[in-house]
Amino acid sequence: MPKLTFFNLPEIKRNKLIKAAEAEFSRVPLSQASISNIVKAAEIPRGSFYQYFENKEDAYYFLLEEQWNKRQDKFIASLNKYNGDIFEAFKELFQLMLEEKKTEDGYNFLKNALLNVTHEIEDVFTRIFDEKQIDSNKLKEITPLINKDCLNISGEEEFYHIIQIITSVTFRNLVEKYTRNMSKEEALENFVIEMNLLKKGLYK
Amino acid sequence: MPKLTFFNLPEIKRNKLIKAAEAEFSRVPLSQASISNIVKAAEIPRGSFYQYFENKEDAYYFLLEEQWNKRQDKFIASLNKYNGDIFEAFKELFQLMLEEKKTEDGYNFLKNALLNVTHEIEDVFTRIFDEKQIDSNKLKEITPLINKDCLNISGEEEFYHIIQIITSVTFRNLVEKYTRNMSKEEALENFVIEMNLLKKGLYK
DNA sequence: TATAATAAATGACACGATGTCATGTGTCAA
DNA sequence: TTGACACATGACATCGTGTCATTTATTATA
Repeated sequence: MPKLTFFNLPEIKRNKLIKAAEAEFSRVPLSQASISNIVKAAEIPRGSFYQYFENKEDAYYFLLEEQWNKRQDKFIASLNKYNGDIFEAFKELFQLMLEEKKTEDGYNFLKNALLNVTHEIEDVFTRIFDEKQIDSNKLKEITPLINKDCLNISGEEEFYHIIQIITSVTFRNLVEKYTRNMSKEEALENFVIEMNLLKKGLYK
Repeated sequence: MPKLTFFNLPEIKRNKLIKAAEAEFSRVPLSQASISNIVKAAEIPRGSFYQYFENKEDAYYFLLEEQWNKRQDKFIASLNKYNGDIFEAFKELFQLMLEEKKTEDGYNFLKNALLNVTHEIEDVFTRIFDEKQIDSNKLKEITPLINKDCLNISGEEEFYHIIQIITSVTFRNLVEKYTRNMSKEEALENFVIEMNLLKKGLYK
């Protein structure tokens, strides 16, 4: 997490810094991003950056979570909309991610994140479902929304694994969209095929 | 790919270099590995490294593929053993990965790879199933081995997606084994639960 | 064998990035 | 007015990368 001084910053200065960092992390993936570029664009001295953040990663994960939180909220809305049908909610989330315009700010940021998902980054994305996370108030918010009646499970244990499976597959579809440079339609088509396979089962 | 000069190297020197690189990539993940450490351990001048490899990544992916090829062969053997039952073959592959001893050379190398899977690294792991890959002679070897009769699919298209799904889930289970520091037994248990869910379908 | 041509080895160097730290500046309470 | 404290600043030590001019070895050719 950013240090206190960061949050105490006058809003204009803080926003300029955030914009600068976003630009850098949109330009290249985390490992190649340079603090030098960020401070240059933000027009702050190098030492100040370390006054606000521990290091590059600290800034990165802060921004990633910020970006992701918006989508989490939309996901919860979708769950409500579809009466707890988790497949429909995931489909809408997937579509939401496809809608991102190449010109929009977040597009390349997200792309760089997805093309370089490590377990750390995936954790940020899937934290919402993680019981062990401190931030599990969101989980408590979500769990009761999900309609388990239509799920082919025997216990709570299996429910957890279903979520795991769906997120893995959704993720892979997103990554593939970017690596294979797929159109929205193509990506969605593949996603739907795989979700249907998941629903009906792979085995005869 | 490493340059020709690398393969022309006397075996002793080449092995020393390989060992040094493996050690470094076992110590830390790719992004933190340093060529300086490698050349120091291998006792070659810095310039020589660039005589043999394009850069750090070149060396890394060469080693990763080398490590992985052995397992691919075992996977094919498993497919034969279980008369093309892809689930059984994946299970045996998964178990094989769990067996790796912490003391063995490859353990930390593999761990660092798995904890930092990007799409690039995942490509190396899943290349065996990739039609578009030049190296698809392996795919041609595998495809006819798989028994499609027990798979709940209508066409070739769906078959591709089944493979995608199974690999995603297998991967996630492996990564989780390392991040959560699970025992062999625990990891396998989770994996089997998820595979059974995949087989029977998630939806009622 | 002598010589030219080609391949490989070498390490100093230019460049750029990171994180730290001593010093400077501003603010606020006593 | 003064001292304490938080924050700002940029020079610097350190380390890592990739290049290149030079040297050394190897191979081909006459």
